[in-house]
Amino acid sequence: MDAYQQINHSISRYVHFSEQELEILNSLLEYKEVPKKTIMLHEGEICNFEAFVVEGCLRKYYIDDKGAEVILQFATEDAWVSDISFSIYENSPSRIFIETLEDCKFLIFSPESKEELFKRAPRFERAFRILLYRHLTVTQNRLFDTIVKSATEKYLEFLEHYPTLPQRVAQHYIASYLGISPEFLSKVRKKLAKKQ
Amino acid sequence: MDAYQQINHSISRYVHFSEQELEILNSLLEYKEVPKKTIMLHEGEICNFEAFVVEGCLRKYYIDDKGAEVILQFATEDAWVSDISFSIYENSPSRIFIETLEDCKFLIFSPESKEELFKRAPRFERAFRILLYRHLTVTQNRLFDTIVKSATEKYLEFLEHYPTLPQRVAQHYIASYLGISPEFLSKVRKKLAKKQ
DNA sequence: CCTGTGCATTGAACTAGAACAAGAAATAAA
DNA sequence: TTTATTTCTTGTTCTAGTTCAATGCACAGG
Repeated sequence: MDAYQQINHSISRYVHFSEQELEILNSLLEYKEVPKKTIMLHEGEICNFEAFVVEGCLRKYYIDDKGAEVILQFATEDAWVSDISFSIYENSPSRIFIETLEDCKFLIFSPESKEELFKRAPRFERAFRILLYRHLTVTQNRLFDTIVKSATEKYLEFLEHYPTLPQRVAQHYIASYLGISPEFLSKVRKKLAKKQ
Repeated sequence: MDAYQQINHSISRYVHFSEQELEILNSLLEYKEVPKKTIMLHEGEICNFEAFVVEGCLRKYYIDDKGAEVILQFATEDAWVSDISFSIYENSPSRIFIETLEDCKFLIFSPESKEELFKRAPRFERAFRILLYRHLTVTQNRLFDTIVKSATEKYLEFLEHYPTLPQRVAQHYIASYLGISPEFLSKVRKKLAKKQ
């Protein structure tokens, strides 16, 4: 399956589109490969892309005033990455970083090509609105989990959600995502392994 | 200022609308008053409204398997409340509760009237998309704060963001929002008061 | 006016997780 | 293959925050 087939399949999960509509979509996307460990968006920059992940893995993270780094999101195959804050509309600089963790293949929107898509095939508005709602739901659930769950529970939840990630990314990134120290994650994993 | 003037003013902060457009908006909204301590949405129900808060205060919360209650959001004047999860599109039951904490006045959309609005005045799509991005940004920042900040820092941050809420809602609700125990919030406040 | 019921405060004992330090593995580089 | 760099593990000490229990406080209902 090539990249364009993949995005067509992915987007059709929420709304059904005609051949013509999908062709418009595909004509407006730019294919791009990015090597691992590339920072695609630095804090302070304005994010001018919205990328569909064809292959690879990325992390999106903040750095706070004390230098603490916190991973907000991992993105893998079939996910979208961007600074989804409203910075795109306000044109305000981003507070986040986006970095590839593996060699990546993308299909990319510029803000203009996305507007163009909505103009030429307005039914995509709906699909992207649904994606946005989904993203919000996921973030909200994660907020909830972060507040109420213990480190062990959060890790188990993470494994259910992203079963392959522990094999793909360094463990201290997962710790950062879960909001616990890498040392403590190691201890949690040891305790879980013993129980099995 | 009456309720309709208020919503017109509020929505015009992001996109400018003509008189005609605002009239269409107003004609599709239903005015409603709800007494305090009313649960407007129970877990398991399908949320069939999107409410603009003209006056009053509400909380939106989850209950987890152990019975722990966590407040995800306070909504006051000029905010929108709904189950913003994609349940509206999926028609899946909600996991959250929405409850008034004071007597409230609303302007309310049903899913149909909102669709109707977009049909008759499509430029509102943009305004609501911006609102959604804003909401996502706020949730994401809150997630970040929850992970990296201490209880004291989170409370100070809360005060900056919602300076009037401590006078309006019970303190244990604020504790629940911050993800700390009510006893500990009391101690945090005491320590802060001493410093002044 | 009393009285119950829920809320805030305070203190004491306890615990999940952090911070620090030092070694062991693993990966990359040379 | 050896060396260097990064990541993971393990133990120890320390702290922010929880849990439990008791007391005081406020205001709603009779």
